[in-house]
Amino acid sequence: MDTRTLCLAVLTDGPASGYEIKKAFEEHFGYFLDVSHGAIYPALADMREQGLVECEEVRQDGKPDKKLYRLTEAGRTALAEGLARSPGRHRVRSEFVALLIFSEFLPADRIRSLIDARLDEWRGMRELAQCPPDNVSEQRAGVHFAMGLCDAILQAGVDYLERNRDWLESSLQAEAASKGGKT
Amino acid sequence: MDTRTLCLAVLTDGPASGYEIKKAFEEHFGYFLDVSHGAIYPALADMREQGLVECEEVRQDGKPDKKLYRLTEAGRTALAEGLARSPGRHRVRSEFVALLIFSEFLPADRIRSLIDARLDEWRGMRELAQCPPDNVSEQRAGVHFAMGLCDAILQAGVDYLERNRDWLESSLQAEAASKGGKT
DNA sequence: ACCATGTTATGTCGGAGTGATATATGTCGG
DNA sequence: CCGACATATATCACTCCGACATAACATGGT
Repeated sequence: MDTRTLCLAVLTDGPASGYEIKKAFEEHFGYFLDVSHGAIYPALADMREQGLVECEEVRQDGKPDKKLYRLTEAGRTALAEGLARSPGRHRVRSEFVALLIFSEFLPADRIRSLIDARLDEWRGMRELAQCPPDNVSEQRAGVHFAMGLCDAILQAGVDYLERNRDWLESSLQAEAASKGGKT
Repeated sequence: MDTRTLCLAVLTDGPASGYEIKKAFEEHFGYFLDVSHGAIYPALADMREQGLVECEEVRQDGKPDKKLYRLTEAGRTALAEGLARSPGRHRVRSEFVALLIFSEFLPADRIRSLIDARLDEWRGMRELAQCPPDNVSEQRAGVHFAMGLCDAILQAGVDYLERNRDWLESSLQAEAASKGGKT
């Protein structure tokens, strides 16, 4: 699924600016979906030229102007096609795990701060995903299901790191000692 | 962490060809790390020119020739730098979750097959990650820890899908019915 | 009054990586 | 003998991320 389809999907909830589309992903499903604004703005401009969205400039008080994008009928069709075309993959690229795998090449405090950072991130994401009954007011089943999955996976990650980080640290220490001892 | 560092890291386990490096990721940590061969081969060629790896062509019986790459001292230094430079992020891009969120726009059997596919994939990955005491013979603590994390997260995902898929299906059905009724 | 800092907002661009395509050698079963 | 499949390497168009640039406005410190 490309950035265009993702943007169209967000716009089914009502008109939004590029900035708001970015926020929507960050705030509610940041763990599973994020798109850089460097991809969003060109996508919106393209789709505007192709008539998939309409654009209206809006002046705001206390904030810079924004461009409100609104779905057209052609956009709705393109969205349906995009969703149908998507293979629905679930891809993870974790340099965190890569560093864990090769942790023997890293100092102990690096591992510690790496795990702390992940713990902070994942805990924060769980909170974000749990709080908003107002934003997800409609209580759509798909949204609820997706948030539950997000929470279950994050919890598993947090629990695992909390329970096993001490074991890792001492094992790493023991390995380093036996290696040093043999040399 | 870029493809180059990832390749160098795999080569610490001994010389390997591009094809074997790709396999190494797919087989053991496929859920968290995968690099397309379209990235691996150019990376190896670049690093060869820069002296980070050495290359030896090997004739094989019953298979096409391969190019065996071997880490150099400069490569080891570059690996250490690459690992130190990496912020250790953990990024997920799940079109699967995106489709769940917008499942109201999809037919019920599409959702079903989407969940089946994910369940198959995740179950398969758990098996792959659990089986190989021979490949991961060295029993390095970091590898063990990373595999445990992988398993914990995959298990959470599988459990959630198994326990809640029926609820999703009936909720989606109920929503569609009430929507159709109101129209 | 001024200025640093932060938020909202939009945009461009280089570099990196995916997925498709191409090519070739070799095995195995029908 | 041929198609299907695994092994093996390489290239390329397209997309996307992350960094950079720009700008309007708000807030709070000096």
